[in-house]
Amino acid sequence: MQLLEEHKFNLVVSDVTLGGKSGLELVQDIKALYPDLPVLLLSMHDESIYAERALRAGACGYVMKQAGSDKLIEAIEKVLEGRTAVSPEINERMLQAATGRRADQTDNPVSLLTNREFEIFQLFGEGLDGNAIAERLNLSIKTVDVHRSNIRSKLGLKNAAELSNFAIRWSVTEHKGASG
Amino acid sequence: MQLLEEHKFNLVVSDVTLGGKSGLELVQDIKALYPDLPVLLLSMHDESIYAERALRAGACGYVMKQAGSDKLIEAIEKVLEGRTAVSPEINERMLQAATGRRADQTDNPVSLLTNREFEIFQLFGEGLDGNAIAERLNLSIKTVDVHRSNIRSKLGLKNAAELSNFAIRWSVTEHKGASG
DNA sequence: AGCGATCTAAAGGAATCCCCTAGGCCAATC
DNA sequence: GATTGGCCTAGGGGATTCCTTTAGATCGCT
Repeated sequence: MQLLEEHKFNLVVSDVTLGGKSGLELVQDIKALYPDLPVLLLSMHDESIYAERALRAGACGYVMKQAGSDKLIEAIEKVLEGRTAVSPEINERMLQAATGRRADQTDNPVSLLTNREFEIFQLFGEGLDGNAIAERLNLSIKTVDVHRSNIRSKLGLKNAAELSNFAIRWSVTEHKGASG
Repeated sequence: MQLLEEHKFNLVVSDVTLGGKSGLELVQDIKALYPDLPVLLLSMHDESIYAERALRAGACGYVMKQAGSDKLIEAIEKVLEGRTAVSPEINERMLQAATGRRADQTDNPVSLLTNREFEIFQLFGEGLDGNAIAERLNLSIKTVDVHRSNIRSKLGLKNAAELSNFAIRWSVTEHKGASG
């Protein structure tokens, strides 16, 4: 955000998970100050949940890291033209959601989480406990308690250990490639 | 063990992680009653920690599941001849360990765990909490408390959340293949 | 017999979790 | 403009889990 103040950019390309900040927040912050600045997000994640959240938060595109540099360049060109750059799969999902068929609600309960809940869910996936999450987000432990409770409820998990387990596995299995 | 009482086998081929029992225990039990019966273990795990423990517990061989059926047959033949069937890598490690160069102690702190600790470590890797582990192993919660404390100490982890996190990631990343 | 390593378990205090309640904010609706 | 509903925030207090310390039992080794 500091760089954005000092310089004038045509485009922002950012990782969705750069230390601490959730990527979604970054998009929202940028959009609040620079509504016309296109933001393109990179991610390790194959799941469209990220993409959908990113687009709803105001991002103009979403590219998976293992997609290859030609795809990235293609996406940059698209975004600079004012278009939106997403994979055909995500495109289809967004269209279905927009036309009321809401394909996003049904197949993965994680998509039921609010943005804040999702953020906390991800931190559980990093192996943090309630206390550490509260510190990281500058929240009261009590607030994290409530979020955790709601997350558990939405995901049908019966205690914190199960939530932690699920979140870690989710974060691990959604990371694909990275070896080649 | 019941089948072993009723019949006379030339060879036992078993998965290392068949529900509940730790595989290592099975080997030890078999060896206690039938010292001459060869035991060959199958596993999803690529890590030699399993293999080393299995061999020290008395197994005659260790084959990874994704190795292919020809490898398995080869291993069975070897074991029936009274030889030991392991991959070249594991063979090398065992030799180094035997010659006092102890390659097993240095590169992975998990190998510092005792068998019981390792078993409990694995259950943490399944996402269970102390309570659930105590039930599963018919132990007092207090016993699991102590084991967990020792595991944490050996692995340099500062609380149960970190241990759980580490154990789950370990169990996930040591499972390779299984998708093709 | 003595020693060390391992497994078992209890006591008790510390930390965490969990459910209930509740106020503030914002957007949509009546 | 008042109301409803969703979301984020947080406190109280009981329930649960964790962690450290201490200690008895067993087994192998010298």
